[in-house]
Amino acid sequence: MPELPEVETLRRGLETLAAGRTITQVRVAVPQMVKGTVADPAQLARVLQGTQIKTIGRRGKNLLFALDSGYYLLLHLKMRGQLLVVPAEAEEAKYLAAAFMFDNGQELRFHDMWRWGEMRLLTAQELASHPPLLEMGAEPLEPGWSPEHLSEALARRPKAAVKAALLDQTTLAGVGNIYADEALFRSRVQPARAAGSLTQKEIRALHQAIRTVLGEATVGGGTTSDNYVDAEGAVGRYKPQVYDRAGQPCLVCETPLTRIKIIGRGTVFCSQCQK
DNA sequence: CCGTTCCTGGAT
DNA sequence: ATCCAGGAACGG
Repeated sequence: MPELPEVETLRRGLETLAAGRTITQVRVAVPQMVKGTVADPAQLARVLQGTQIKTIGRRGKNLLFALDSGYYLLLHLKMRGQLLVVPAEAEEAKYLAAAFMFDNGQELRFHDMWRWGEMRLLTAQELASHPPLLEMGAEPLEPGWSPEHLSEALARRPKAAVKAALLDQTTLAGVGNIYADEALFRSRVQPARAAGSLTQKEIRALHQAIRTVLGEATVGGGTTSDNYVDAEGAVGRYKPQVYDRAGQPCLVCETPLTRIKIIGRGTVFCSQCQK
């Protein structure tokens, strides 16, 4: 599942592979993944063809392509989405959702086995008022994000499990199931604890853990737990310490890791280390 | 604010 | 053959 480190790794790869390119042709294979006011694939293609990709940004788990036409293309990979830049003549993969051909003989391909991913063409005005982006919390790797910001965000839903609060994109941007578990493990906070029950000391530890985990994972090119690969097809090198390791020994105390469910999400933690 | 929905491969 | 995983929009 692409979270902040995976999407940031993709963004960096696309900065090299896609920025400056002009889109010459667009094919949409899964129309229901095109959302928003320009949801008709033919219209999407018409607007995109002939436009140059100026920059590629990221907000939380969203990728944002700024186009020289003034439009923006917002992509969300959800659970199983993949973005790859390949030669235009490369064989088409099974789960192709859309392909964006470039002026250099390559094309950007969006694959999605589950078809949960989203493509959305937005005007500058729509972008500025797009609710998910408007309501999204702070970017945790921005230097200005402080323990006080985290404290205030957690205080807005004090009764929720702290893990549920971390998964909520309005609390902070870009954390999903993998890094919520990892950050809680590193800060020794039990995921089912009420968000409002954390002491200031625990919040400081959690803040630091979120930064460390997301930073290290981004340096490692993300985590490949399911089908994540970067824009050139490379797997992530980051290895989670608790995520997907239920029943295996805690790397700190060797207690077998516990798995529970929080808001429907599999959650792994160490019952010894995390209180 | 909680349950439902989307979707398909892999496990049972 | 049936069940399960899961991000985020949506509806009651």
